[in-house]
Amino acid sequence: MISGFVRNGCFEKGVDCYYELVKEGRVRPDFFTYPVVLKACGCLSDGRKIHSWVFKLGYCLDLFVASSLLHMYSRFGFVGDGRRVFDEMSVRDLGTWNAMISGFCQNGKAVEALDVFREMCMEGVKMDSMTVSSILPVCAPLNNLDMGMFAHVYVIKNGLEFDVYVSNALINMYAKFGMLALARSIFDQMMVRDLVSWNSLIAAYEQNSDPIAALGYFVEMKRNGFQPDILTFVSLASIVAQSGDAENSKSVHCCIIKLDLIRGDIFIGNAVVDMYSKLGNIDYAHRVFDGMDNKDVISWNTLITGYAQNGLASEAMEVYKTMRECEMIVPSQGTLVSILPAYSHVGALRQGMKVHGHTVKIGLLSDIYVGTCLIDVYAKCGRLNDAMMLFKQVPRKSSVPWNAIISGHGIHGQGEKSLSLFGEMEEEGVKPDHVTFVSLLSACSHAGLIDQGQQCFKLMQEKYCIQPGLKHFGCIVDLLGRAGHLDMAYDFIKNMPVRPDASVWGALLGACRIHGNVELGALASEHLFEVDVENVGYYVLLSNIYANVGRWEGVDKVRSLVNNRGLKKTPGWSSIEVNNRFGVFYTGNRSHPLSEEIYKELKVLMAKIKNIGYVPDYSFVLQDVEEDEKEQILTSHSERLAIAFGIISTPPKTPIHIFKNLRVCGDCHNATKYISKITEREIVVRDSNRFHHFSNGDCSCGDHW
DNA sequence: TTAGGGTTAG
Repeated sequence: MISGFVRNGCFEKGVDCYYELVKEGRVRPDFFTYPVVLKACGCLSDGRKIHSWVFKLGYCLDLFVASSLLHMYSRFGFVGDGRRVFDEMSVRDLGTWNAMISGFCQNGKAVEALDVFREMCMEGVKMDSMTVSSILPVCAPLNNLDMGMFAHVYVIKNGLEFDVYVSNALINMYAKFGMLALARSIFDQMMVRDLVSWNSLIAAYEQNSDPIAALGYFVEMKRNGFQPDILTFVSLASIVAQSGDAENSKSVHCCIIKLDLIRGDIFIGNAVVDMYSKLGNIDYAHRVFDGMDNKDVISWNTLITGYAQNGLASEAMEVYKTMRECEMIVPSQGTLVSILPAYSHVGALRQGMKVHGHTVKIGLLSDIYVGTCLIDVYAKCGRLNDAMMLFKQVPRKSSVPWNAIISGHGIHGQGEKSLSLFGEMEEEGVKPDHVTFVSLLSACSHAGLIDQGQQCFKLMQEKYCIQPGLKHFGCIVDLLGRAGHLDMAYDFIKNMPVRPDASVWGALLGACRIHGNVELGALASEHLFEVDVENVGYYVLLSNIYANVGRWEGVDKVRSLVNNRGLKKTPGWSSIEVNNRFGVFYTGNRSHPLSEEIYKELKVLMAKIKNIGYVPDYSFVLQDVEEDEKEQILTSHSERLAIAFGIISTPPKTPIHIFKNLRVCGDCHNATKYISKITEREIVVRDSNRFHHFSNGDCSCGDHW
């Protein structure tokens, strides 16, 4: 009767029936009863109760009963208890071994799964197709390609390649090791393919950054009569995002909605949120997120990352705050990795330190990604010593934390230290990657280390066989340009093997601004506006170049270009942390509760610094307005609002740390020098380009506008 | 009369 219930899916009735049987004492359950009841029980405590009865009755030795117990424990995630049952068994068949292996695999215990597999081989038990398809998925997480290839050879020798599960598992395994040709050849040799085979092949190319090939296989799959399922769409969403194909993102989303896939499934919802945010359409991403019936921690992480990667750090922090208010959601490693870069971005040191404390508490400091994000927070918040201390604590066998600490010293102008860290990295046998060299080259250019920078560029190609990308080229242009070798920088661009992008021309334009080269600046901007017509920051740079040499007709020309092209300046904002609270100020904004006091303080400050020699430089105002209004505009630049707020909110002589999303304007740079003098405060401003340490009327960056 | 074991994801 019990098995009748279970066979018909009425598990609860099966268990009830069993309890009644025992209670009434009418029939004594035997070893035929227990496998069925164990299959039916819906919770761990029922399972444990049954285990103790079985134990008392001595049925644990029965192969069927013991296997069912083992399965029950794995099903509830208590695979360790399953292992204990397994160890006590006197007789095991192949199915028992397979159940133990897959029990560990499905509970994320790859090492234990492999241990059981090895024991099985030692005992001379021959594996079958089920063993192979269980063991293959753990090879990649364990980074054990040898094991995967051993299984593959076994498959060929024993004719198991005709099993569709085995071939699918092989495709997935090789794809995870980036061995696409092998994955593809296994797919090609399959006699019978199912939807999983197609999904696996598509995902293989998608995960190895070949969205075009992946899309081709999707089309072929449809041609072969297969209908896409949830997993196909998860890959498709990523394919569209990788190709930057905003048009098709909506079609993919529409299909998902039409097939009614999005409501019940968190996975596909998360994939769509990720797709829109990677395409820069964060509003859509948020809307999809809001419309999801169920959300898990990954849904939140995806949205936070989306905001952070689209440069909207404050919004990312807002989402994180809301997430922390949800009792159901426990932050994961991924949450920390998504929120910490937002803190780095705006210089939210206290918030970062809070997360640091939390990281120590939950034992995640040994995670290289979390550790590296924290190093980055400390470095970008001006705490290089703390960053260094942390660097010594995190595992550093991979290039990731090294890149962060090298770049950290670079943005503070400590290029020599970056170079010596790179030397240590080489000594410790850690292989640098392309990011290491971007960090190194930019460190060299900020510190004016021209020869060393050029040597690094050579080393990267000759010793490490890394082909330079646009970022590396941009660094070299910056390196040469900043040092005044403008013609060399221009020649370098002309000889580049790839088409220069905006960052390369932008580096040249920036160098022309520093060295006052109007002709080359105009030329660079012509190229620049061809590849990026919308970035107003570059127009401002060009205007500065003209203004500096008094070529007002040039300033007017740039101003009308901006107006004719209907360009709007990216709103400038600055942030500051005072008394553990984080404040953001937008240029010209008067909505802050202390706005009146801030503007009053600024008026006093401006008067004082004018007395000691400050003269406003209106060339930084692109708007076509009267002089007194220009002064008004300069005075309400976001960095000044933040500085004034810092001055009125902290005791005298307290250092002030500001973050600005754009470059600090030349007039603010000059004014801040004077402010640091009269207030006797150290003022640190990190802008989108570098750190500026102001103290006693001077700035460490040495730039002159 | 009883059971257990496999492949794809954000």
